[in-house]
Amino acid sequence: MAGQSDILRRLGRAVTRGREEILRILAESPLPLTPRGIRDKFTDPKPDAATVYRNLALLSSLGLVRSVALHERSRRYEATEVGAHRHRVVCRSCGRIEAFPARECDLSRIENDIRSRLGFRVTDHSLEFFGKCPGCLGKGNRP
Amino acid sequence: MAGQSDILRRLGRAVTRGREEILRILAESPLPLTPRGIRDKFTDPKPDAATVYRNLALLSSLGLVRSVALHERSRRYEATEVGAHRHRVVCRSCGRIEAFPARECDLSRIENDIRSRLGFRVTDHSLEFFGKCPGCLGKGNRP
DNA sequence: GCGCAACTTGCAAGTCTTTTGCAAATGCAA
DNA sequence: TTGCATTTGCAAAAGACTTGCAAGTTGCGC
Repeated sequence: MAGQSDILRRLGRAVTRGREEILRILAESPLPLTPRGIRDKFTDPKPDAATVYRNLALLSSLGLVRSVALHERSRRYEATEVGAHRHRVVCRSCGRIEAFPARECDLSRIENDIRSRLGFRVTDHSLEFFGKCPGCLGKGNRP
Repeated sequence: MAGQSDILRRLGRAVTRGREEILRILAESPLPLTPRGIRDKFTDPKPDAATVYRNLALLSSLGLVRSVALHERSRRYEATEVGAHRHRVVCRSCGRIEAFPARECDLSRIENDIRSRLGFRVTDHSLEFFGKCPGCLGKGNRP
C-alpha cells in the first residue's frame, strides 16, 4: 500500500526503508508488537533501536500507528487501520495476547457523557480484557 | 480499614508500615499513582523505592491493588475497591488524568462473548479514554 | 543525472524505571 | 522474650527509552 508513504511525503517527511518496513511489519502482524519485536522482524541490516523508537514516535504522531498499553514492561504498537477497531484479551498467567474484534463496542454513549459532563473531547479509547486463556485454565494453576 | 491488614496476616505476610501506608495512600488518592508518587506521599522516613516496588507487586498479587496502564512512562496503581469500578480520561496534551465513574459500563456482554468464542475467562478489564481536556481545548494547540 | 539543504540514521552515552542480591532490621507466633 | 522467617535498605544491574552529534540519505530544483 503506497498510501501511507504518500502521507509521509506529503508532510515533508522522507520515505525510508525503516519507515516503510515498520508500517509493513505492523500491518502484517495480527498482534501489536514491541519496538524490540518490530526490530527483530527486520531482515538484515536491522536498524538501530533508536531509529525504531524515533520512527514509531513519528508514525504515531502522524496517526499511522498507535500504541497499545497492555500492562507489560514494554509498550506495543499496531498499525492504524481505518474503520477497524480491535480490542485484546491478555492472559494473566502466560501473557498470551489475542486479538478480539469486538462486534459492537458501543462506547459512544459513554464518550458523549464524558464530553457533556467533563468537557473532555475524546479522540480514542483503549479497552483490554484480562483473564486466563484456555490453556492456562486447563493447568489449574492459581484458579 | 483493618480488613486488608487481616488479609495480609491471614496469608502469613507481615503487616508493615510500608504496606499499610501504601494501601492507605492509594485508598485516599482519587487517581492512580506511580510508585514514585506513592513514595513521595510517605512521611519521613520514606521507604526505599525497591521496597515500594516489592510491596506493590505483593499487594497486586493479592488483589489488594491493581495496576493501570495509561500510556505513560511509569505504571500507576490504584486500590482495589470492591464494587467500585472506575475508568479514566487522559488528556493527550497535558497528561492530566481524571477519574470517570462510568455509570454503566456494560461490558458483560462482550465478556460473555469472549468466553464463548475464545474460551478465555475474563477476570477484569481496563478501559481508558484519551483526548483533550477543556483547558487544552481552549488553548487550541494541535486541534 | 547533479548538487545542495533538510531530514535520517547509527553510535555512544545518558536517563529513568524497575529488578535483584545480600546483610541488617523487623514482625510475629510460641 | 526468643527464634526464625519475612522485610527492608543499599548498591548494583537490567531494561526501556532518549538524546547529541557526525555521517549518510532523501527530495527537489536544475
